[in-house]
Amino acid sequence: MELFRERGFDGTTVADIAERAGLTERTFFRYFTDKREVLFWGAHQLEELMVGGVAAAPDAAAPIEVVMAALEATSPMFEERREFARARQALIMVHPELKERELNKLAALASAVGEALRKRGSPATASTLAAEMGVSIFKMAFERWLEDPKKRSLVHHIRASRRALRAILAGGAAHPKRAPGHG
Amino acid sequence: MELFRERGFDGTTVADIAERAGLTERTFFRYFTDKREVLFWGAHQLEELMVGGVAAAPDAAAPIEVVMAALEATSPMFEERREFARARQALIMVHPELKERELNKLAALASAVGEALRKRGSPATASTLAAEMGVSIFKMAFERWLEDPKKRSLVHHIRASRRALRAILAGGAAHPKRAPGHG
DNA sequence: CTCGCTGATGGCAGCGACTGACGTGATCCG
DNA sequence: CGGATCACGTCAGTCGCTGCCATCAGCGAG
Repeated sequence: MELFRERGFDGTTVADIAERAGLTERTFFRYFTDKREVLFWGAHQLEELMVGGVAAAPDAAAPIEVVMAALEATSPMFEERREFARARQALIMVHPELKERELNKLAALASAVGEALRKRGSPATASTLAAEMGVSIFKMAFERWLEDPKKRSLVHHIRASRRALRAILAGGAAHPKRAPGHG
Repeated sequence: MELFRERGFDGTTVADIAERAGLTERTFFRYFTDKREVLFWGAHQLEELMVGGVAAAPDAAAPIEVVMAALEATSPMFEERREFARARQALIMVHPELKERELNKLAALASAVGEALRKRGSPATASTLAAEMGVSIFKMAFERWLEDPKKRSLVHHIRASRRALRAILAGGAAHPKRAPGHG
């Protein structure tokens, strides 16, 4: 992150990173498949957390509720690191190649969560959809959490996002003069 | 596509592609920013179609309905090319690098549609969400359309997908032994 | 202790994606 | 005809990334 801030992502060579970390370029590529991957070290942890959360949910719950609970359970992973997360996100959003990778990680997350739901016995279709909606909710909530001047919790934004999505998909409200929901 | 089928994506060099097309490698890179990009030539057209469809929608409609109409309007672009689309999709799904690019294109599409909705006067939040949900619906519908043994139309799958997403987000239905509503 | 195995690392050479600088021919236009 | 523009080719170079081999530390067996 230091190097990327100084020279930008493109301006930083893998040799630079390796040197700063006290490694060889060759060794760097043994740990990270990719130059970009170094920015997504935490993605694996997030996935494990979500999958674990899904597996631990009570039997009778509807898939979407299971996913929501798992989402909320990831909150501690971020809550203390808002500033770091903002810097990282800003970097990613500026570089299309990084944004691509980010999208890929989220897709992988959705896939893993879907699988976890299926393992609990939820029907295949509902699992996939609930997982995908969950990730959409997370993405949206995360963005808002990063930029919330009121610094409300990630959990707050997760719940609000779910309500917002539900309202949108229901349709009906054309041009809400008085915005329903978030205010 | 011929080359990719013969030698795989990784096994095909840009020089190969350029030669087959009667060009130089250098010239290839003037047309395509990327080796991958050559597979996403149509994405721009899809985006234009969607944005145009959104702009042309009646004033009073709710954002999600506008998006749905625009989605359905893209159907002719694909309906005749199912087999080609399948081959392309199969190629993409096998290569993570290509999947990444695909996700990126879809995200760009969502962003463009969101913008188009805002230009019509829909509130910012609702625009973004409706666009994102629209793309989710499209993704899902497209997959199912590709693999539908009954070969139902893309429009059919678009409508079905919207219903499915709405049902999921509404929650409640736990383990639907008897699927509620549509089957 | 020494042998041999393994696992982590460095060194090196090489491929292929991608870029910048420059030259050239065709086309258009006053 | 002269000059500008444009599309393309050529060349050289950087960098991401990989395969192959050498080195070295740890470690158990004898």
